[in-house]
Amino acid sequence: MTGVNGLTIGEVAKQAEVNIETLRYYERRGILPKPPRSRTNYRRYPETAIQQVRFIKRTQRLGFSLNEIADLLFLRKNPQMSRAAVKARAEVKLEDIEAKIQHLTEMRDALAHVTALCDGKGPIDGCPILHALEGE
Amino acid sequence: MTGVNGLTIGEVAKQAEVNIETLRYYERRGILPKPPRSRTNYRRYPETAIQQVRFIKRTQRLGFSLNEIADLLFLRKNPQMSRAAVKARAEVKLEDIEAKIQHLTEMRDALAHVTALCDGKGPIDGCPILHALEGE
DNA sequence: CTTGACTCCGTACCTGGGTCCGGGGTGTAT
DNA sequence: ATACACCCCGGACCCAGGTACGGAGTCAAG
Repeated sequence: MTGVNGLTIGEVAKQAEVNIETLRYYERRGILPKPPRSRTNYRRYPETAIQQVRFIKRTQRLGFSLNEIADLLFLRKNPQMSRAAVKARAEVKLEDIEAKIQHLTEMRDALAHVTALCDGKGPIDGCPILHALEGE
Repeated sequence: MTGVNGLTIGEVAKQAEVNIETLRYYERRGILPKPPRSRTNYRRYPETAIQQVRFIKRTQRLGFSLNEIADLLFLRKNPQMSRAAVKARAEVKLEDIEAKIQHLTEMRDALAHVTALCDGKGPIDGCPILHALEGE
């Protein structure tokens, strides 16, 4: 069964390092295409499904919600759109990403600043990190 | 009632710019100390509560979960813990954030590259953005 | 042809971080 | 003393993103 007929859900789950339930969940959410079914109604995934799931997971780790990912995938999925529409979507996402980088960079700078105050020695009393977080 | 007797939950909520429910929620979660109660069972917060709530919110904005914040607060409460422990947690978070920035930057560059391929004109057929996304 | 692993589906449940509801008691200004 | 804002509590609800459950069908090996 494994092989030319396609991958079972369990095989995809294993390869993509997610739960089987997660794959079904993604399918319900419409972010993973419904795969063809075997005569006995088993899902038969193409090899590319693994990459698709990994893409989702990676993108999620970057701070995109499943809705935003759906939106990204919409670019690929919707052939009625003109190139201009595709490009517009891509540009919006680009701005999203840049905003996220901006936000994370601010967080990083604030945290780095605070961390640098502390030499890691001494008792917690008067810890400059906690002190900084407590103050304004 | 306002004044020397302590702040009401509503006053704290307003000053700290959170919902009253959030304060009760934090109390349930054990990340905000239970304040003393008036004879009629109203919470009577010390002035410091406002700073404590702001601490939570600020730390949350730096990417810490409420559990992680509870953890930091626990350290502070236990003087046998060292500054090193606090610093270690801050550094782990810092690395998390830096990794995210790194990945987002890669994604931004990839997406910028792909969007630059497209002049936004013409039919969907052969749209260079879609083409690039399909190749993963 | 039985056994054990795998799959199906629908529904229920979980964590995180809140937010709202409703039926009560309280505080105070008029 | 009455109106109105404020507070109490428990529990329900929300969204996101899954995870688990359980009864039934299927597959591959021995």
